[in-house]
Amino acid sequence: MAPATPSPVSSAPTSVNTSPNDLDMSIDSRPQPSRRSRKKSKTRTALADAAAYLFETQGFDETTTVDIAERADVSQRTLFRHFATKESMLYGEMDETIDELRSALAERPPDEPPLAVVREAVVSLADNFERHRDRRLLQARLAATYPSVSAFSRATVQLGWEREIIDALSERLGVDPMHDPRPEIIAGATMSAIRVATRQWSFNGGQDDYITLIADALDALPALGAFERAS
Amino acid sequence: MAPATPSPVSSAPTSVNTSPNDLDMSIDSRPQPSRRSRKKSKTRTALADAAAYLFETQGFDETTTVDIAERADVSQRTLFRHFATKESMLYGEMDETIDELRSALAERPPDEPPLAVVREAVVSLADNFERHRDRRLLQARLAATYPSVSAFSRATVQLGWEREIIDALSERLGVDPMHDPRPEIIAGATMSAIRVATRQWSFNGGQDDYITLIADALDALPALGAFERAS
DNA sequence: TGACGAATGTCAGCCACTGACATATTGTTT
DNA sequence: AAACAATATGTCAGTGGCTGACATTCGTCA
Repeated sequence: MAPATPSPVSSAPTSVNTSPNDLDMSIDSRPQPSRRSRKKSKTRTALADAAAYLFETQGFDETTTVDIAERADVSQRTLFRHFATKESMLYGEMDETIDELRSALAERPPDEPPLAVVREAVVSLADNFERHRDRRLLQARLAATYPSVSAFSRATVQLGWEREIIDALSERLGVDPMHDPRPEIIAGATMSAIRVATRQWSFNGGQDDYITLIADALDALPALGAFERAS
Repeated sequence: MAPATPSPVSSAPTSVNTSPNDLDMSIDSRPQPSRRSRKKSKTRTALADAAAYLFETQGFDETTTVDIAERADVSQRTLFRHFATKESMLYGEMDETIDELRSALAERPPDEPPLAVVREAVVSLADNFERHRDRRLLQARLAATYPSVSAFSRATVQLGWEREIIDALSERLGVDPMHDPRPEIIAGATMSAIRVATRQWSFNGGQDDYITLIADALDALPALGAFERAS
């Protein structure tokens, strides 16, 4: 029952989202985020890696949280101190990605039209997607197989993305998203486009260029009104 | 512990989705769907009513499935023979509604443009919404409060609607929804519009005209490309 | 009426997830 | 360095949604 085969425990200090006063806290020049923080990230990474490996090899439903905890050599209780749900172990990069999405949206020129803002911001996440390529492929594969994973993706991940898009667009355009449906419609349409692109990409084993697929799907947005039957 | 206060067990023979050869099976003129089927629907209705009452009065998370079963005077095991999940008890009309959506989509003229097809089909569900008005208000209220309800709505109910829209549009337009993202984008945008409208409606206690809110939100779809900052 | 099948009850159990408390490890202060 | 505070982890017992297996009751139909 020891961590054996893959899972090199690469220990890239992934963001830890639990207690507030973590990480650096010193100023400038690689602040070396305290031994405690490093250990914590290490545990978190070990858990996420163990989960990914077991999901990959056994399937999602077939893997219990006790399995994962044992493979990461921690207690089940500790697992649930790092991850709120079993599903969230598969989406450990979500917070980081959403932060990047928020920044990307904020950096767009103030007069850019909404659809372009979203398109360019999403496309600018290319290196994020590249960084988490394997994880994203696994997520897509599992979401296609396990309803609980698909549900989590829709109800948590995609909801998170939508919130950022709605916030950015409604502020940028000075409208109240409670009464003007357009920001949320654009957000929903965007997530649909990304979903289709991701499905295609995953279905082809990740061979196509992911960002191109996404960009092409997003380019369908402005012309929806002209979508007609091919006569 | 007895079913006392409201819950009139109205026994409208709601569709029962379990075994195939149920309901009428005779032909024409009020076929009186067999005592067994009637009892089954009655149990199902009693369960849904008990659930709605308890969700309403105590909250969703605060109600256990044992509570619901006791109030409907059946065993917990029987509850789970009628409803796959606790959440689905709140959305008992879903299958019926999706059937109506499918019909409404199919009845649209073949040359109507996609956005109009969806808009008119959804608007034609007005009487369905009216029929299930109270339930819909409860759903909206609970979805705003309980993440598990919101998650179910997004991951199951809205997914079901989207599937119908995607199927209808892709067939109607002769495109492959795996490669042409437009049907899914329209479906996603549509569900976003309905979500916003429902939120507004629920927020105002159901005073506004629900269908008008939905129609207005859907009317924003064709002009998304022209959505600009008000200068 | 008797036989068959469907709906229900009972019971035991799995598993995701949580609260409470004890312990250990790390960071900080004097 | 010793004492203290903070925090990460372990242990344990429990809740609650949900399921399989088996027995029993009830409706249907010949």
